[in-house]
Amino acid sequence: MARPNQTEEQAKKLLPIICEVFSELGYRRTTTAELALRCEVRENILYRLWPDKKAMFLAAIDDIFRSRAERWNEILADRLGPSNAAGRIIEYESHHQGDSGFYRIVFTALTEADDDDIRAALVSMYKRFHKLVCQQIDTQHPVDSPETGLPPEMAAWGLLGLATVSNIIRELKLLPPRQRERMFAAVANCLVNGER
Amino acid sequence: MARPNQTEEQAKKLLPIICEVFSELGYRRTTTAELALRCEVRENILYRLWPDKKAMFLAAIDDIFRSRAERWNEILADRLGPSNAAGRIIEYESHHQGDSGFYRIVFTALTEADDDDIRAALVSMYKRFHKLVCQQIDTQHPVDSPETGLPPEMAAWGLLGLATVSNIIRELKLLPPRQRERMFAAVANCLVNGER
DNA sequence: AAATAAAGTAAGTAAAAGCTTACGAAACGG
DNA sequence: CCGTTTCGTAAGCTTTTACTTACTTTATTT
Repeated sequence: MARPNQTEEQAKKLLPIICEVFSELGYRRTTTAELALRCEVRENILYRLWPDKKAMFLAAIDDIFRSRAERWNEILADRLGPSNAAGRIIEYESHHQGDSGFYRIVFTALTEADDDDIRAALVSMYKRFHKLVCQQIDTQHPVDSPETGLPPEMAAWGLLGLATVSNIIRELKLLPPRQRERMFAAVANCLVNGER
Repeated sequence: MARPNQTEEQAKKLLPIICEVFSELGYRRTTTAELALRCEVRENILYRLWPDKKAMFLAAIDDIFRSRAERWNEILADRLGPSNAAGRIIEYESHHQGDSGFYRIVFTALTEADDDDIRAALVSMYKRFHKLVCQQIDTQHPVDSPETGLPPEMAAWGLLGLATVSNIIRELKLLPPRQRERMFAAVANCLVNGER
């Protein structure tokens, strides 16, 4: 009989900003003060939306997977680029690596993996991601096809590793962008198709 | 004309412990109090060996590369296992992944990469590592051989990515050990030899 | 319009963490 | 054995940080 509760909507609105800050600074460096500042609210308001800082981080981990998976679906929906699903995602990823703060969140979360909740969030995220990649590889490798290259589950892990190192390369500027893109595409192709 | 200065020797003695703690807890979670505790000295003694916590971390980054490279040389010196260099390292890594806290240090350092010194340490470490892997691949792919598989520089990045994801798999127990080892060997082989 | 519950403001608190200081004990050279 | 320098102990200091509390304002329902 009073103001309607809008906490969930506000949480949803602030979550992208929370993600951004966590992926810029990592878990430990991110202070609740900084989060509040960037969200343009006071700290105690964040504490009305989540019980503690860890919960904010867990929400960010979950959201970052969701947004990435969403992006992939958009790409697959577009009828542009290579005709096979994996090829299209590979092309997209080779160019847009690091656009989302995905790997920065993952890296920072990994050093907190002795916390059960954070570990669980990471495990769930990786499993979902691996499955997603497997499915995309499968669409171009029918189950009963002649064995070319690696089994999809293995190729998928290889791709996740490749994406990781590719982000590191980008982060540290170990290679110029073009060269990194070419490397990504070539290695991904090798993993998925067994070709050069 | 008084007691000889043994700071360098003590630093060398404590460094492995410092590495251990940093790779367990990451940079931010590691407190100087914890470091002192594990080294069985008082905090201010650490501050006599290094100017600040960051310097301790930089020393750890450097040391962890050194010890890993040393390990590889030992393996290559042993005349056991596969006859080719890359194959032997691959076999070794597939079994001993994560023995050193290597990747945990790297992960935690990556979230501090906006600090110039830490970034420089990481860049130097990755470059050296990539070169090392390239050399090992080259020993089995003479320059003028027919083109089988990827160019060594690319395969090397792929291997570094594979090693990274393999550590994550181990860390999060995403696969049982045997399966992870098999995956590592198969993907590594695919990258280096272009075979299944 | 009055009541009620949410949204916002502005402090404050208690603990932790990085780093320092002050001082006594031990070892080496002369 | 004495003076100098290093080594070890113990306490403290200052800043930061996660989280809280007390209070005012705003919006919605009856």
